[in-house]
Amino acid sequence: MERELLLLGLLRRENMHGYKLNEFIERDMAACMDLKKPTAYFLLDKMAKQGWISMQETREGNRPPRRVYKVTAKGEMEYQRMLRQNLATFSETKFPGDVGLGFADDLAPNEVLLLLAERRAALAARLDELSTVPEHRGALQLIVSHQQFHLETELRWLDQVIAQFKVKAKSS
Amino acid sequence: MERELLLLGLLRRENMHGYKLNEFIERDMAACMDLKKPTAYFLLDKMAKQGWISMQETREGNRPPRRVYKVTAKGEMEYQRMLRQNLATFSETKFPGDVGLGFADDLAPNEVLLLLAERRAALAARLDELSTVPEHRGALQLIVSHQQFHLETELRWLDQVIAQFKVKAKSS
DNA sequence: TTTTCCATGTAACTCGTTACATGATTTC
DNA sequence: GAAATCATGTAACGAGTTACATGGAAAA
Repeated sequence: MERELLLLGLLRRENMHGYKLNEFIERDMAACMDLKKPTAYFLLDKMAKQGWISMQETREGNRPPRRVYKVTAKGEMEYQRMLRQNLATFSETKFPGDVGLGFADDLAPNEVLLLLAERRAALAARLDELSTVPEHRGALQLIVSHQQFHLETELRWLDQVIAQFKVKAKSS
Repeated sequence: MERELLLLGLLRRENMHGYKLNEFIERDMAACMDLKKPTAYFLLDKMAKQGWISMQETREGNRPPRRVYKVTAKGEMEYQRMLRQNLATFSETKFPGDVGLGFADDLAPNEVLLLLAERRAALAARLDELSTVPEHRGALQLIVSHQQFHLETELRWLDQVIAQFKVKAKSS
């Protein structure tokens, strides 16, 4: 549902064809949203069938024709509905990496430390990568800064976990 | 993959039948892991076919027969492999709720505040609920405390966002 | 001239969920 | 006698991904 919301939200700002949308999402939203190309095309088709968006084919010279979408009145209503619902809802987060942590006692503390160092490096790299993302205007920037905030706290938490295992490693 | 890891990790501690496993996961892991019953049964079947676990049917009185699983030598190797991989890997987190936030400018600040208040209440309730979860022994407790830590920081972040919109609401 | 870019998709597949099915047994 | 618990699953569905397909135009 947040995928439709994203597409409508972007189309509302500027009528676009699928390729351009995909490009924008890949380039500027990669940090926070993963929406693959075929999924985007599929959703555009679906929303067009539902009458949320209308499509017009344009062609420039001999280039492949573009299907430019724009949000209809019905789509606008759906957008507002989904946006309000999304804002009012808290959706929980799962951490797949926690499962391993839960069983970390099954390995020697020293090996856990080595493995967690690897994890930490990946997390730090991700955080670093995020700082190179260009600024967005308005509220879109909130998404990036949330990611940043989250990764920073995750890093702090991981360091605290690592410290715990360091203690265990010493006493063994 | 973390689902298999979870099942193997639990079975390694104590041989169990599917029902008991599901019960444990529902009761004690609900906070952090959602693994539905049919999925668990399916994965147990799959892992048995792969030779990671062996099954023995037992029956007590006239009760429905139990299929008790235990981890094989091969399963133990897989477990160790997956555990190490999981510990060394950092997996990113997506926040579906951020999409709406990114488009929050499309609504009046006062309405955004109302909606975010709802979201905040749900988040606070979740955090409250989590504090009633019984303590786990050993590293398993890490999972719960991570959730707690994460929800607390999320709450702080959300409050900061709300504060931003309060400023906007005043100046309009 | 070969690669990359523009622009669209389809088909097959995986993973997981929901809803349903079964049947005995203890509890209310 | 009805409802919840024990114990196992199957079948159908949905959402999303990967890999593949197409074909012209611009850039290297």
